[in-house]
Amino acid sequence: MKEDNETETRSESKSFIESFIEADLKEGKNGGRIHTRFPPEPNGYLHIGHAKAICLNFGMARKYGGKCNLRFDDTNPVKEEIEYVDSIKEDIRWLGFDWEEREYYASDYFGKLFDFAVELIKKDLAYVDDQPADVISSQKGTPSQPGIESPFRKRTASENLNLFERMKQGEFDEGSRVLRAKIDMTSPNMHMRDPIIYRIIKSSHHRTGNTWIVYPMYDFAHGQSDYFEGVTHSLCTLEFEVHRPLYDWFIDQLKSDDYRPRQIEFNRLNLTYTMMSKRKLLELVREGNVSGWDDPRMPTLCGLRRRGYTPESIKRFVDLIGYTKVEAINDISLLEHAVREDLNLKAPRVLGVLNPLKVIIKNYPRDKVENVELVNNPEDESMGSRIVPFCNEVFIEQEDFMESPPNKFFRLAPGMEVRLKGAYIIKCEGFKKDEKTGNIEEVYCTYDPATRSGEHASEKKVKGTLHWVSARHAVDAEVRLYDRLFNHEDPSGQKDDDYRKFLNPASLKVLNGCKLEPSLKSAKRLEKFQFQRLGYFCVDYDSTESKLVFNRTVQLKDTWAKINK
RNA sequence: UGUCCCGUAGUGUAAUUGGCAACACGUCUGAUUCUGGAUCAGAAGAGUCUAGGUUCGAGCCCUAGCGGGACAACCA
Repeated sequence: MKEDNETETRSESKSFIESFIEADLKEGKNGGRIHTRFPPEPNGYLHIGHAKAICLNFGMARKYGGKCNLRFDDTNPVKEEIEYVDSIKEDIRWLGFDWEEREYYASDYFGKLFDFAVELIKKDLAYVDDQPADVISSQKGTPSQPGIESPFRKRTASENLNLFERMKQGEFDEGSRVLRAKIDMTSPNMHMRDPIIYRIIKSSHHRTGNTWIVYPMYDFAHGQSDYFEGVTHSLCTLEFEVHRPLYDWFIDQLKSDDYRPRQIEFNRLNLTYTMMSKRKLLELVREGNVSGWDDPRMPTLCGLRRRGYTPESIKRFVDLIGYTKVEAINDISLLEHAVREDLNLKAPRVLGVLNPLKVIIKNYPRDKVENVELVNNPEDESMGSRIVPFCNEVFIEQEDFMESPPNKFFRLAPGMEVRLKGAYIIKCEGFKKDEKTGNIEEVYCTYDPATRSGEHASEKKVKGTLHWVSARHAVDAEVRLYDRLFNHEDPSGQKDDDYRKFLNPASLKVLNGCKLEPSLKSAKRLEKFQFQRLGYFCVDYDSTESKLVFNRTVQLKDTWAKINK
């Protein structure tokens, strides 16, 4: 496999899944073959929960020298669209995984599955039921009460064969008949109570068009598809644990030798302050609570990408949380840690002021401009340096000046000195204040010419260093600040409250008139930077040459904010 | 009146598969720093849901409780 070749940081300890796989290998099962698959339904965009499954399936194949298929579980033409197929492929590739030529679809197996259903009928293990959905459902019983048998359960094989064939020919209406496996209506496992395996659907399928009138249910397609593909380890989430006996039952009827896929269930990914339900994410999009599937506040892979997350940071996060059988809820701060860790090494530093406050350096020549050199990334010398213009008027952050500062405020205040990053030490001599609003409008300073960065006399120490931008050279930008989409740790897990109630009204804050250093003018879409002292930012899709737009990926850690609380 | 799964610091995971619990995030110190970032050094924090049992010895095994979750779509 080629996939990606960056060195991946893997935790030393094995997950229970790896232990199972290694035990199977040791036993010599399947001739030492490892084959997994990632089986999404193309009915929505992938989210970070899917990333966990993708990393597992492709990761196990890579680790044990096996293969991983991409298979679309497209058994319900009503919900599935080609748009989703394309986005899913894009997202998997973005994460850095490659299914090579093994792009499969459950719909590839419709013929085989139909034949298998016919086999079951012939073995008297399936029958056509003429009852409507609500009746079938009521006969199913409840988890604590057994079901009762359908009056059509005793139909003869030839009658069933005839009926099923006519269902296929389109002779019957949607919902009028289904094919059911004949298993056990009294089973304590609901999935074994004569599950429906085929239904009539008369809409066009995104791949097979109008070829089929009857479609297999997921439960009838999934396990067999794994079997057809030679999958050795079917890794899926915990909720499919109760389906496993059913899948095994089907494979028992189907298999011709010792080979059978082994299903292993793991915990799904839950993140605090968001939710993973595709249905609810779709609602957020439809109801306009976000701008789309790729809104940077969404937990979707396209949303995270637009937000400025790197594939490496997502894979790292997935690696950190691990795979277990415990239903856990992971702290979003760990995800944020993972991006910071990655971007700290990769993102060039730049100067950008979000809420500008003008500083006038009175003793600096009005017509003078100096080029100061700034290191692009102190973590990586090979990233070089750049030139930034400096003059007598600069912008600093509003919150970096206080008229009467508290203790330990290492920034600018009357009489105090700070260094302007890469330039000079300045001292505050006065300021202009709007007496009505209390707003500080300008700050007046003097600079010490002997303190230019890099020169000998610059040994002078000051407590604080501020980021700044030359007022005469700055480029304007819009900056979008994001906060968590919900203000509840588990917005969709509240019995009595709809998740919409917990939408964070301040999850998006748009700042205009932000001042950035001129080098940013040529920044390209999705390019990532660290705005020094502020956080990591990337260029949004809406950015144009005439109007720069940045998204804040995540803030830098801010111990001052913590002290200040 | 069911079946299945799970229960280890605040959170997420470990524990050579029986030898007195480790790591990451977070938190708190201190050092360092031209980013209150990063880095470095250190600290606090669980005695492993409860009660029995087996054993020289149990987070790991057994039993019973308790707690949490999944399962009743012609969805996947």
